[in-house]
Amino acid sequence: MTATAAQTRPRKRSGNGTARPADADEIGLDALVGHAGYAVRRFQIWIFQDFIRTLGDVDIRPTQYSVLTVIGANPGLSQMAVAKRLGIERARLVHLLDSLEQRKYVKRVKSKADRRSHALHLTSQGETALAKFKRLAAEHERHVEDRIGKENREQLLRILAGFT
Amino acid sequence: MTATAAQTRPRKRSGNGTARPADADEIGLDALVGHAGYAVRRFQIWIFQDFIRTLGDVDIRPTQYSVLTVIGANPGLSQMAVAKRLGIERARLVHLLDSLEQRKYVKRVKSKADRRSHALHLTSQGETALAKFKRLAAEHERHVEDRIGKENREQLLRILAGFT
DNA sequence: TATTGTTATACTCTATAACTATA
DNA sequence: TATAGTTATAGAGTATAACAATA
Repeated sequence: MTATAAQTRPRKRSGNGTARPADADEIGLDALVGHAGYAVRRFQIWIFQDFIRTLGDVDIRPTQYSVLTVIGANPGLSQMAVAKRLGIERARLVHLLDSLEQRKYVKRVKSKADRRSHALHLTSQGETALAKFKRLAAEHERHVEDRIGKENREQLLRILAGFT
Repeated sequence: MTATAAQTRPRKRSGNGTARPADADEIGLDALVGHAGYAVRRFQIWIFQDFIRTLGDVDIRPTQYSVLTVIGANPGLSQMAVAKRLGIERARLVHLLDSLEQRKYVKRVKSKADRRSHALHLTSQGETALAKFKRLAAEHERHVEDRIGKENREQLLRILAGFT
C-alpha cells in the first residue's frame, strides 16, 4: 500500500559497496508504484507521442483532432459549447480555431440568433481531411491495442467512460 | 469501432428544428469515444487536479512529489539518473531542484567519483516533509478509489504497470 | 569526443484577467 | 448585469540547442 510504503527504507544498490551509480532500471520508484496518477501520466505521454507520430504527416495533434471531430459531429456549435464539452479554455480555443481556420478546415459563421457568437462548421475540405484523420487515428488506436492488448484497452475504456 | 465511426453523420439536435444551441451533455463526441487517449487524458486531468488540491496546503505538485520520492528511495542519485528514470528533461530538472533546494528539502552534493555530477539527497527536513506528503498522497489515492472503485483502480494499475 | 549540469529559447497548455460587442 | 469572443500575461511542461567543466 501507498500508506505503508512511506516507511520504506532506501534499498541497497548493487550490493558491492562501490560508488557506481545505479542503472536506470534498478532505481526504485517506491510509493510512486502505488499511484494511479503516475502510471496514467506515463501512459498518457506514450499515447500522445504515438498519436502525434501517427498523424505526423497531416500535422494534427490530439487537441486539434478532438476539436475537428466535435465540430464535425455537431455542426453549428458555438465556441463556448465546444470549449465546455472538451474541457478547453475558451481563450485557448480561439487560437486553435485561428489555426484550423487558416488551414481551411473550419469556418466561423456569425450566428443570426445571437450576434455575439459564432456557429462553427467544417469546410468541405475539412470534412475530407477529417475523414483521413479518423483513419489515421484508428491506426493509432491499433498501436494502443498492440501495446496493452485488446482486452485491456476495452477494460480501460470501460473504467474511464465516466470522464469523457 | 473508430474506423467505421468515420462515416457517422452529424446527429440531429433537439429534433425540433429550432436554432437553439445544444446543451453540453447532448453534444456527441463521435469517434473520440473510441479513443483510449481521450479518456486517459480527461482522467489524468481529473487526477492531477485532485492531487494538487489534496496537497495544496503543502504546495507540492505531482512532479515535485515524484522527484522527492525517487531521491528518498535512492539517495545519491545523479540528476541525469533521476531525469531518465522519471522521463523528465534534465534541463527541466535543474529548475525543479533549484526550487526544492531553496525549500530545504533536497541538497546537491558534489560527487567525488565524477566531479561533473551531483549526488542528490533529502535533507532531514526533506525526509520529514516527504513522510507527510506521502500520507497526503495516500489520501489522494483514496479519492481515486472513491471515484472509479477499488477493483477498477487495481485493474488500471495492472494494465498500466508496463509504463512506469 | 562524450557526458553532466546549466542557461536559454520556443512552443504547448493551463489559468486568469480584462476588454468589446452584444444580450 | 451577464455572456461570447478576443487579447494579454504568467506559470507549468516539453523540446532543443549551446556552453563550461570534466571524463
